Amino acid sequence: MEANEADIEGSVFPVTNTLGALEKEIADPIVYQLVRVDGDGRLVPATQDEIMVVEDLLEDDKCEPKLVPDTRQTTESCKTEGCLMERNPFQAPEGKLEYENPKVVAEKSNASVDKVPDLEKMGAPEKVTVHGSAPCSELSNIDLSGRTEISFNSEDALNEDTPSTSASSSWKPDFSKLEGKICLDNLTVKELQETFKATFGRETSVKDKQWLKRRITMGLTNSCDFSCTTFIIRDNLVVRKGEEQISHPVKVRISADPEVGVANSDSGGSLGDRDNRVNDDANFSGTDVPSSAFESCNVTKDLYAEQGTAKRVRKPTKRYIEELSEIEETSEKLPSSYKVSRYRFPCTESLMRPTTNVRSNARPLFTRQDSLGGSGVQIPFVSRIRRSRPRENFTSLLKLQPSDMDMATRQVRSVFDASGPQEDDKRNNDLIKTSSTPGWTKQPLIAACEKDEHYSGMRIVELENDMNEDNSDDNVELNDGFEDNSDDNVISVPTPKGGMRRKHHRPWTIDEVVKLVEGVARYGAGRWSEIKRLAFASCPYRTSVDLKDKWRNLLKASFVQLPAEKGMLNSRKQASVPIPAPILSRVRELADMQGQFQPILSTGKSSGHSSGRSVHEARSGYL
DNA sequence: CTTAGGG
DNA sequence: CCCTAAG
Repeated sequence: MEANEADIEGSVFPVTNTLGALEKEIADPIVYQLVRVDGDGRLVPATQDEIMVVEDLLEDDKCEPKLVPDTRQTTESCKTEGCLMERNPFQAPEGKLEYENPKVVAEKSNASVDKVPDLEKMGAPEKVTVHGSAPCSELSNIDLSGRTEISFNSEDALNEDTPSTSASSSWKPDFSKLEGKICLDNLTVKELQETFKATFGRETSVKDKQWLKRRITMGLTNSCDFSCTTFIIRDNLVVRKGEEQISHPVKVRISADPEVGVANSDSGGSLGDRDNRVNDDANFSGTDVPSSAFESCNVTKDLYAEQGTAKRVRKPTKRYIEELSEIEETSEKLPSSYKVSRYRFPCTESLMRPTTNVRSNARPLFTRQDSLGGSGVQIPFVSRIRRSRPRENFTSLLKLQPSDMDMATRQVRSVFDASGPQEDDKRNNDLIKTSSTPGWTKQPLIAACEKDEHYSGMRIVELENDMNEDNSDDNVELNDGFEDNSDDNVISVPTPKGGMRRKHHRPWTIDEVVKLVEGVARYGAGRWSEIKRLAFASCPYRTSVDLKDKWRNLLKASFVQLPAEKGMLNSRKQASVPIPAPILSRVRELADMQGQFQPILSTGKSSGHSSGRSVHEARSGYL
């Protein structure tokens, strides 16, 4: 391990003349210099050869390296792709050259070096050092070592570790200045507020220290940047993982203004502009500067381990996914949530899925990070569109019963208006196609309308039906045979999808029931499509499924009522029991025999002789 | 598409 | 009646 070629490790460290990177007014751009870290931690200017090597490597990584110093572009492109470059290319077998992402370094230097709270103001770092000194080096070191821990935990880990660690001690004079940790407890309210601002990118006027601390802590904990830097929060202290007690815990600051950072990352085109570049760097690091994909993975794991309370990662259910997506979908238009999603995305997402194109696409979110179980599970983004038939178009409902419908329409309408008058059309669509969040309110309404409708009108019919079972002639509605022919416009409605959709809950007339029973007796239960075709040819609105369902109900009813058939007869008028006893009896008989030998019946039914005697009896008795 | 079963 | 899963 120590024998290794670690001494050849090279790094490109950004050297900023000004720490004010955050304050965009930096006059001097960041300059990067390729250096080699000696085994003992000394920095040695890179040789021309090394530079070449690096360039090649960069080339390999699809990043245009240009001149060594101009690594910004490299960074840029990498960033946009959500992958940082440390990894393979720089882990050349011998003499690994590690390329330190300038952004990372820069950011951290800004963030951590200064006193946290005063960052904004005091941005002007006195520690303007040239080359490898103070601010930058500190951070870079830190970062380096931290990264080393994680990324190279394999065999290489130790190798890398040695140099970097030593390096930090040697050329980081300012390190001692670090307080070692951020102790939120010791900060004043104002400082906390500053920290809050720095952490969340917005001001807060909250004076409550506890609240502020909690918020900040949470913010830090949830920050991918944070996790990637291998720092953890322990008892309100920000400390480096694994060094909670020992070594120099580092003061960490999670940068600023995520939004800006994100925006910049999207506008990755402004490579030419230096100022932008600088800002970009700062911001970017702010939003997140995690290193490589695999690193963040490891970090995640580590965090779990650290937290102990790690909940098990649960795979979200389909339903869950759908609903979540749906919410995001609808809320995406809202600026705030929009920003939020975007904010999170570039952060972890881009790193987790380097392949995803995060550039300035209209909708870069294909997956989202979800804090499900606090684990940051990847949840695919799906559009929640009804997979099956769309719910009945409410315009169809309008056709149903003019009088009632007016009211219904108004109701529905009002809901729409309430939710937002702007996109009426769109909302209509939503209602039909998807159950969007706002739609939840609409759905019930419609249901109510429907119910109202048939309860007001049809219910009575059914009852009457019941009464007149035999002489249904006087009531047109009773005889569905011709009734529906005349009513078909009301009954079935065309759906956008193409099929004819029948109105909800068409009450079964006894006539239909009889036909059903007969059909079952003739063709056997289960052959619903047959029965439908033959016995219900005149009832287009009854589907085979309906028949089946109805049969099921009949069965249930028959078994319940048979024991007390007499009582049932009396209770015929009890609204809920429209089925005449005789029919139920027959149902039961059929069920009985079919339940017993349905298979036989189905085969022998056609010939009519193979069925059992009891079957024959039953049938003859009632038919 | 049809059937079967759960909701 | 609606929705889905199976065949």
